[in-house]
Amino acid sequence: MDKVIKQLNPKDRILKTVERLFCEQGYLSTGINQIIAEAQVAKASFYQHFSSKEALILEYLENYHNAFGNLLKQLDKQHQEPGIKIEALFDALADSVQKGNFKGCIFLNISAEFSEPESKPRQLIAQCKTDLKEYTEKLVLGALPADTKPEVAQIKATAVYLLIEGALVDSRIYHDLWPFESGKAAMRQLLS
Amino acid sequence: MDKVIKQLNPKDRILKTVERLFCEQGYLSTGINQIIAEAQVAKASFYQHFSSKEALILEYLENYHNAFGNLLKQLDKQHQEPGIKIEALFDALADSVQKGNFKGCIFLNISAEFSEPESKPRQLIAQCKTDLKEYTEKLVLGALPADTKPEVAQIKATAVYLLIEGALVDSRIYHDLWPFESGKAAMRQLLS
Amino acid sequence: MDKVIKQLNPKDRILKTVERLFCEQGYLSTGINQIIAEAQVAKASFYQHFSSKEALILEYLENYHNAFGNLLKQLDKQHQEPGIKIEALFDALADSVQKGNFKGCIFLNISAEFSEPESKPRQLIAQCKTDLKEYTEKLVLGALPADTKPEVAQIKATAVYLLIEGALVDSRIYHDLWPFESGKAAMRQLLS
Amino acid sequence: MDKVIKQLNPKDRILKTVERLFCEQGYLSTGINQIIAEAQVAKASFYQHFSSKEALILEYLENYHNAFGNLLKQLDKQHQEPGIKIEALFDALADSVQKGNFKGCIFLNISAEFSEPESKPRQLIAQCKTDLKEYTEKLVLGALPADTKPEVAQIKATAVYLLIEGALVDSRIYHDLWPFESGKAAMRQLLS
DNA sequence: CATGAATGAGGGTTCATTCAT
DNA sequence: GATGAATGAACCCTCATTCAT
Repeated sequence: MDKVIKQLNPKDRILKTVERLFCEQGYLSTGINQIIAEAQVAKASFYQHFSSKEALILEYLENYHNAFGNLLKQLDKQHQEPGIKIEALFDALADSVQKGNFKGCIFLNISAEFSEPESKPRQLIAQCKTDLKEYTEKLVLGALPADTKPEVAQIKATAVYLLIEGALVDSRIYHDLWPFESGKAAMRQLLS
Repeated sequence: MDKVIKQLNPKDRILKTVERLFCEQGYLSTGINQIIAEAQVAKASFYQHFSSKEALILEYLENYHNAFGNLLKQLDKQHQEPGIKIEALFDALADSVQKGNFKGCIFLNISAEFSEPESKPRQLIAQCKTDLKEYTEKLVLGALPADTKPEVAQIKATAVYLLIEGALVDSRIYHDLWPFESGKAAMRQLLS
Repeated sequence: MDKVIKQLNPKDRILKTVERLFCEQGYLSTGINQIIAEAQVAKASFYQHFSSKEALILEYLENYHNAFGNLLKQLDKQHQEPGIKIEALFDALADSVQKGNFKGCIFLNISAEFSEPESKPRQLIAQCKTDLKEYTEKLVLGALPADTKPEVAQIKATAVYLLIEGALVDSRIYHDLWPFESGKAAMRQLLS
Repeated sequence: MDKVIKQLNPKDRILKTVERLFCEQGYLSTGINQIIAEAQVAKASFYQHFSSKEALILEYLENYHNAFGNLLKQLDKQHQEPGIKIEALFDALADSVQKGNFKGCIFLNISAEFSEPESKPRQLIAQCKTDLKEYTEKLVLGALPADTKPEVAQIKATAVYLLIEGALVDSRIYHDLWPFESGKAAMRQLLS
């Protein structure tokens, strides 16, 4: 484990470490001291790479945002039918929540720790959510029967996105995957 | 303002103060020093009434839980038709989010600040959400056409709850009420 | 237990309680809150009977001083021969140390918690020790062979007192009675 | 004075300061705030070097233990005859007590402030005392006439140690050196 | 006489950050 | 580029004491 960490340069060691810590403990509960201790990096080295703790979470969120974008692209490539893609999206999110030990959605969690809506972390998180919303809506609009009325189609598209959001938070609340299963079932209802 | 606060006893002054601060800033970002300063209470007085900061948030959450239960009861009494009651539920939640300056759902926000799922605050929050879920599902089951298949009915009932949860978090993310409007429109689709 | 305490009046409940607590934990580590909680007395009642924490320990030390004086008188009455009385003194002190769970000498322990030599507690403690010293020396002078040179007799008398003091502190250090046994053996050597 | 302190690094400034404060006031009565104020060190600097207040007293006691061990070695080298070495031991201890303004024995004083016999400070103190006991007994056994019976020799050896312990505590009680003088006289009696 | 609420001062500890090397 | 020492501000909590009732 240590050796694995040591193969990376200090900056990546830090990012790799907070990937775990921010998920497990949140932003505020994770102190600089713990970060540098677990990343095996000197304190001053930390500040050489990140001007502040907030700069760190920004870079972390950007990386996470990119990774999430890539995940969506990958999911998009793996299947043809929009309906299947939506199923795959639910499955992928449920899977990541389960692997993350039911912490729910990192973006939503971190959003709760920043009270200023205009702060950069909050803006980044909003951007992320917008990406997910647009992707989800695009898929839903593609998956609906061709004769669906445009107003109804839009309602259903946004509904599926909200179901996903609800499933993400509630998987944390209930420490369970049922919100994803229920969300998926509801999504099928809306698409049928 | 100060005079208003001073009319209450110290314990209520504290509870009144954190009602605002926990909503605005969250739990971790709100220090004891700020609480006692704004409540105009001596530090030792704080600990006369609350054995710890966690004891405070527990009492705060319990109060909030009760108030929320009362809100649901009131909503239930004000209307007859289940369908109308659901509309009223969406409206009431949207209204409270707006009045709270788009902080979203206090329960969900505070849940994000406690990493231990077994911690008492998290358990209380889960109980609150269960209450909301059961009330919502009961209403939906009552509002659906009588000939709805039971499996479908249950899916739709849980779906409406998840839409509410999604609307609550996303009203914070987007600092807007559109998630409630979209959620409500989707709910109508499901009930029709 | 509680009923036993409740049979006493508040003031005696407090004194009875600190008799135990000051012995077990010392003076500084025993807070007013713990005292009133275990004595089942209201905080203001405490200050009705004792003007301060220091006033409490003074009264406690005075009581202890008296009790110790009575112990010496009782020992003195129980035997005839000075040599036997000295043996009984060692035995009684060893016994009380053992019963007190090897906390050593309360007087010496409390002395260590007051840095001002002129403070009242320290003066009271010194008085207590003087009483013990005088009693011990009187016994030794009475127990020595009649032809002992006065200078030597005085040396031996004080020596036995110092052996007792050493045994008292070291029974705490080593959590054992050997210092009393060794002290007693040495005393016999000096008296022979 | 300040300049003298400032020549040392923060850690040594702290140790130098508590050397004085723990002796003058004891452990419990000496707060971190006073320590850092007099050592002219930031509070966080304190915790960079000592993980807690107890860690500080442990390091302090270890240093003191070492210094005491060195004192014994030095005394041992300075003289040839065991009898003279014992006299020197009494003199050295009396001297240190006088220089410390009659606070008695730091080890014994601090022992009185820790109620748990198994606590690390108490264990360290017991080790110190064992060192003194063994050194003293070795000297006494060497100084006694060759024809002394082994049982008697051992009794006298331990007796001299107890006399020292008694002298140490009583020099604090009486704020005087007479316990050392009396102890020394008694020791001579036992050795003759 | 007895009480619980309220207090100011201080307890020990940790925070994110900067500095000299 | 990398380091560990040093920092001021803030953390949560407890102390012995006083007050109104």
